[in-house]
Amino acid sequence: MFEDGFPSEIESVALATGYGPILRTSARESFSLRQQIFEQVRASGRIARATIARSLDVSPGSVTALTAELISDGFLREVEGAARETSRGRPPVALEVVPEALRVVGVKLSDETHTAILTDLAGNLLASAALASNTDKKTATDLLRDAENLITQLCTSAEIPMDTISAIGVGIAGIVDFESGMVAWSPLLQNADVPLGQIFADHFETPVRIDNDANVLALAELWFGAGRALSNFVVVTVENGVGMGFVSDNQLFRGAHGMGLELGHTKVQLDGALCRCGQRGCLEAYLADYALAREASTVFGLSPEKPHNLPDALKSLYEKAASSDPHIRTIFKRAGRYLAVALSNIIHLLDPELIILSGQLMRYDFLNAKEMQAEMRALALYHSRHETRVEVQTWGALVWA
Amino acid sequence: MFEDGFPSEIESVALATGYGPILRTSARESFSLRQQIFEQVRASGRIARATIARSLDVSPGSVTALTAELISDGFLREVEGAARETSRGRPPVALEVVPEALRVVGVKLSDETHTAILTDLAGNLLASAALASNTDKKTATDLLRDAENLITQLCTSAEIPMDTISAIGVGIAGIVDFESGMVAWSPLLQNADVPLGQIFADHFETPVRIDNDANVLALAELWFGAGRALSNFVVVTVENGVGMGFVSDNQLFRGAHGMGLELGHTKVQLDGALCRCGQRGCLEAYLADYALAREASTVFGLSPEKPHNLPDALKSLYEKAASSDPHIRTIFKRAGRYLAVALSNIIHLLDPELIILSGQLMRYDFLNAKEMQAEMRALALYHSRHETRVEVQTWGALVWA
DNA sequence: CGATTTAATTCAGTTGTCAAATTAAAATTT
DNA sequence: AAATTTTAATTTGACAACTGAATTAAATCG
Repeated sequence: MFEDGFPSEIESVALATGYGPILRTSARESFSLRQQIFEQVRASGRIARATIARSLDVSPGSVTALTAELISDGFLREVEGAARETSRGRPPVALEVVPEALRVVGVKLSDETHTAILTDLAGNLLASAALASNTDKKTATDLLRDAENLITQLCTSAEIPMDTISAIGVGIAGIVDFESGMVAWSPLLQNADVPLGQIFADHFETPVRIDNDANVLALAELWFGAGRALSNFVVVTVENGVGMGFVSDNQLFRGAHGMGLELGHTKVQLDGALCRCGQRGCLEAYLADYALAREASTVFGLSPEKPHNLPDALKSLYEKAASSDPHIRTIFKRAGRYLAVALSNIIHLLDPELIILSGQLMRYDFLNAKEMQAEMRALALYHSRHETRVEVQTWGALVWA
Repeated sequence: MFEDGFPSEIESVALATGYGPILRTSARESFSLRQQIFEQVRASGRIARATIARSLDVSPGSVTALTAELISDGFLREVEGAARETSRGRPPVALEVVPEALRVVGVKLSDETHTAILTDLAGNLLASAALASNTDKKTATDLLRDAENLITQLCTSAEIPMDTISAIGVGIAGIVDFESGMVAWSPLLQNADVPLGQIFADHFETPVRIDNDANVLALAELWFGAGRALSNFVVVTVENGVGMGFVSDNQLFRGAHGMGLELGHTKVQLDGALCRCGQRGCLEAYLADYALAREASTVFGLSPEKPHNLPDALKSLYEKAASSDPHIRTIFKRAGRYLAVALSNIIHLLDPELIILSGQLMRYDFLNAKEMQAEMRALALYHSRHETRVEVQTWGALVWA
């Protein structure tokens, strides 16, 4: 590999020489001013050239030159009827991104329904589609077929040709290696280690990104939701499993191994309840759908041998809880307490500005969000003034980009 | 503030406009090529100009020009007797940093002894000093006086004038806001919210950085220790308290609020043992010196009213454990199990490449590192091939830079 | 010995950005 | 109504950083 006299010490693992961190990847790419300007406009919606120059601390001349390029390339445009308050001097001309320049499809593959949306750069929903799914385990080709159905549906309803789509994002439950597009494990798939990203990329002509569903949700929050103004927050989802996404410094945190973070399998109780992963005391074993249903079956005296009507079991569970059944209440109460422990651990280990609890409204109603939050606060060590906020976000299944 | 027609949407909180993350700080600074080259040499120890050019993907001309600058400024130098293997062509001339160009002092303020070291850029230890301390709470001026004593001691023993020191780093137990230099709380200080960084900076002429001791340890690992080849690892210290530092992407992770991460107060047991922070179930309440001593006093039948000879109590505790006292063994066994829980939670929430357990050898002996690690592994969900390694680092109190 | 190979330097040319001057468009003053 | 002031946007020459090709340097190989 290295015939030269000085074998590059960066690649070699000989650590005898040098001092300080060894830079393996030249990670920090300096963004070109052109890109910075575009990002500024995108973030602000409408912004004048002079304001861009001030906030990026560059000369107005550069801004003029580069915005001219961006405009002629079709990424930006001037806003015509820009109302402005009384002020002297030449009125600024606001710039905005051309939303039609890029169209993106988001697909969420879930165990009950697959959903897909088509948006432009502004996050305007151009079309949406859903497809019923069954709880059976599927093959990669099944999922590919479903995704293609959804996408053609989107294109016909938005009346655009399929080749104007510039990117496809896929969210799937399970353990996904974002970089390679490998799905190490998913509740939807029959097999482990499916190169779903590769399979999708081979089939569609546009670039495909595949990611854990909680990560996708976190990115959605960063781009369109509560996380926009924050550079540092956590999204927690409780559904069939417990997932989380963590955005730090405006970027999704992926850890060293590129897989998602596993809040669901953090331990909240030594030698605790049995989790489907085989270990004991996982948060998921107290909080996920199957865990609640398991508890419920004990109270109802049902045989736990019928997991195939899990949605029904949950439904009746919620109904009983609503009618203040004391036995059922204790199930939710315990689940809420353990959630509080897990959230306080997130606060201590990740120190986010905000924790977003996302999922179906009902669940958080019964987890008694206020009580749970009070408990979490009691469990978190607060450093003087800084406090981590917690918000509950509830929305339909359609908000995935 | 903004009299112009377009109030800068970046500062305002009006989120009605724009899409995507709002860039508050123009965080990513592009490093100058000059700095990148210096970093490359520093990381590699010895490296030829041509190799730098290839690995940074710049033209050799630029490297020549910039290294010439760096050499004339005294930061780099050519290596003379560079042995090289048989190979054709003009032999490369290796470059290395001039270690004497920068001298740095590291001070660790602890409750038993204050220690300080003087190193050059290569991490060579030029001098070290220690100063006995007592467990009484101190004032900021006490600490300043101690630090100054240590530093003058260093300078006289290394025979250098004090003004050739280019930076001072201070590590202190407690909750420290790195940016402002504010010590929100520390076991060493009488008062809360002491602007220790400011006090030190006002007194010394060189820039002073003050940080949590676990963070300092993590940085030391990044610069001189096992973390050099890694960009992503966690350092855990167990001493009088439980601390941690997390390096992600070659940078110390500080969370949203700039304070350190609080592993010691992550909850490992709902309604568990009482911690000195007033809450229950904190890891610290099972693992820290005072917690072990508390348990020991129960077994020994001592009154827990004598916390002033804590080191003695611990010493006898270790002795008993060494003689296989079954009662004492259970104390350590339980502590080890909870440590395993906490470490598995770190793995699930931070996903580091490596966890470094740092502290006194004795403690980990008794925590039975192997058993504990096996338990941690059993508690962690491993994604196929990727596994988080754990190393035990033990060294004296002097390894703080 | 010349041919070849690799490292390091030189230097003209390109690129990206800035600072100042200039033009433009409005409000305010005279 | 004209002149002045104020702010925005553009133009322009200058400059610094970096590149790429050519050149020089120092070694080995046949």
